[in-house]
Amino acid sequence: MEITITAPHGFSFKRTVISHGWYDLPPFEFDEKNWTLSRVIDTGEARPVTAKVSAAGRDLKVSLSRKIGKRAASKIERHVRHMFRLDDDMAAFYEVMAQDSDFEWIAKAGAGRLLRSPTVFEDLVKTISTTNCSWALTKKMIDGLIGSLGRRGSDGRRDFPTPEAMASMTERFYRDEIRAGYRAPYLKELAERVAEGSLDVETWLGSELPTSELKREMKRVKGVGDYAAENLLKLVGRYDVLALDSWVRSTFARIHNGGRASADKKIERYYSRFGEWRGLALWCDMTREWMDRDEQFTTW
DNA sequence: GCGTCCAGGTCTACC
DNA sequence: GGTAGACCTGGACGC
Repeated sequence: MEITITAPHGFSFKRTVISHGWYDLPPFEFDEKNWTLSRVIDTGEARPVTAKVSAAGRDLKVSLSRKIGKRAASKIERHVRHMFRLDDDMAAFYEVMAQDSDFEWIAKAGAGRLLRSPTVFEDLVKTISTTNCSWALTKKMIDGLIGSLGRRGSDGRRDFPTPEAMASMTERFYRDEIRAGYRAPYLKELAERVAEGSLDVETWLGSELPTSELKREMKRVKGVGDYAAENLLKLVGRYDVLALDSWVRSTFARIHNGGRASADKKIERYYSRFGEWRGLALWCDMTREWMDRDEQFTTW
């Protein structure tokens, strides 16, 4: 079964897929050869379904692992639109970028849509799992969570675990099985708070709080510090934060400072001209070469 | 194979 | 508000 989803003008499937590391973390599965991104999606039915997303001209083609009903199909479309940020209005961002010769490539390339998970909860758990460790360890933790707790779909692949499933496990499980180390109590506590309803992280998506207050709220979650909160802010559509980590600092040093380490203040000054878009401008700047290496520097 | 060092953000205690 | 040290893992390195 297939669904076609209309993408906005200027949307780049490839740029969005590899906009950051999420495509490399399950339940996302990236097929580099055929340029497809698939993942298990919970439609609220007995079994989750696997959706394989690819570009079809300017639109998106979603191939499903089994036949589903109208309601489930509409849920899949909603999730795909959310993950690929198809409803984000990029016009204002592109207009600002077009004023600067070093950044005008962004609109032409259709960059700036950051891939995200179907839920803020999944993005939050993944973000905590990226902090203070190598990417290999992050993958190991997420692999472990999904392999142990993810609901199996019709084709045997697993979805990201629900807060309830994560809350039901012990701290020892996170420490010994997931290898989450000192993050173990944080993951357990987060899952419990979300499962019992005392913390609703999905509301961060439409929050009307100023960014600084929303960031403060995010940092009340154990394991979420400045970097994690700012990374998450970008995923919920706030770009007036930079989310500086070691990779961004070293990349900035290489690209803009002759290889010498830069003070955070200098990085902040460099992107301050982009105002509310500075975080997204920074990220596009840092990742520009991810696709320059290939031939795919066109919008489609 | 073993021990040591280091990188990677966040938390807590302290000033 | 700022800072130091602990937290924990895995990889790199030397022996």
